[in-house]
Amino acid sequence: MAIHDVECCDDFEVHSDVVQAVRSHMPDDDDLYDLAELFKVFGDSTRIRILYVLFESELCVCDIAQLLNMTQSAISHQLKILKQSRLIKSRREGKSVFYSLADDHVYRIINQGFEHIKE
Amino acid sequence: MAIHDVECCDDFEVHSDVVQAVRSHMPDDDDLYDLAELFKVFGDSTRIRILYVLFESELCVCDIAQLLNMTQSAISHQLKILKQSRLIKSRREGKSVFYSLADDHVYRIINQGFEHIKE
DNA sequence: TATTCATATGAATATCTGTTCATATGTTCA
DNA sequence: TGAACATATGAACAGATATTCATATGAATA
Repeated sequence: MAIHDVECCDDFEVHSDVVQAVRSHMPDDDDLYDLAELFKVFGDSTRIRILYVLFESELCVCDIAQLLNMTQSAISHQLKILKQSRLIKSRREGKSVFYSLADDHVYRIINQGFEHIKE
Repeated sequence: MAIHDVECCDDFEVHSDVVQAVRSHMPDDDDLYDLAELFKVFGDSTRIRILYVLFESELCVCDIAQLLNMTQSAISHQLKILKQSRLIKSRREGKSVFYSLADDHVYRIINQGFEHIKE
């Protein structure tokens, strides 16, 4: 049976070769959920900007707040989300807490995204 | 002046070397906004799952709806968003409309994401 | 042309999310 | 210890968003 030599959208479709193939190659629902959650973290311009300023150097909360012209509280809330997603890590130095990128996955993911929007 | 040999969080901080360096390396706000918008599209498990089923083969709307066990309307709404972001393309064949991935950026972006969650 | 099938779409709704505000926690230093 | 500074956090509110429902559009066929 050729790839699309099937009636589309009747109930038999569920048993076609293509649909069966798709089913067998799908990752676990949990993984797909986690993946969406990860991209959701990148899907906010405040968090993207935070990640970008951390590309250059580790920074403390108030530095980031000043750079992005936002309140300390707003930044702190977003840093928490970024940290929970293991995209950034923190280090306390006296009263300040310095944040930095957790690893270079952040780099790669953002760069791939950039390539897409630059078409 | 050493990297962190500056008083953190007073107003002079804005003029420090590091902060100046960060400022000069930031992309345009428009690009950062677009980037966040792109990741926002990936940040929904329905859309992620749609992209995944399209990895295997082009599919029509009702096929996708059946595979994901969702209504045709819900899928159609999400396909519109994916298409507006140029992540998928469509082709009409009679009554059906077949959707497929626009290019391999989708692949790469999702794979980078997967690497992160699989640590 | 009328009917049926496949898809698209607008409005409504419920849920989610980011920021603000007030305040708590934690650290340094006098 | 107490004051000042840096950060974290909970509650509340406003804005965004995914799904549902009803219906419109578009295409094939009898």
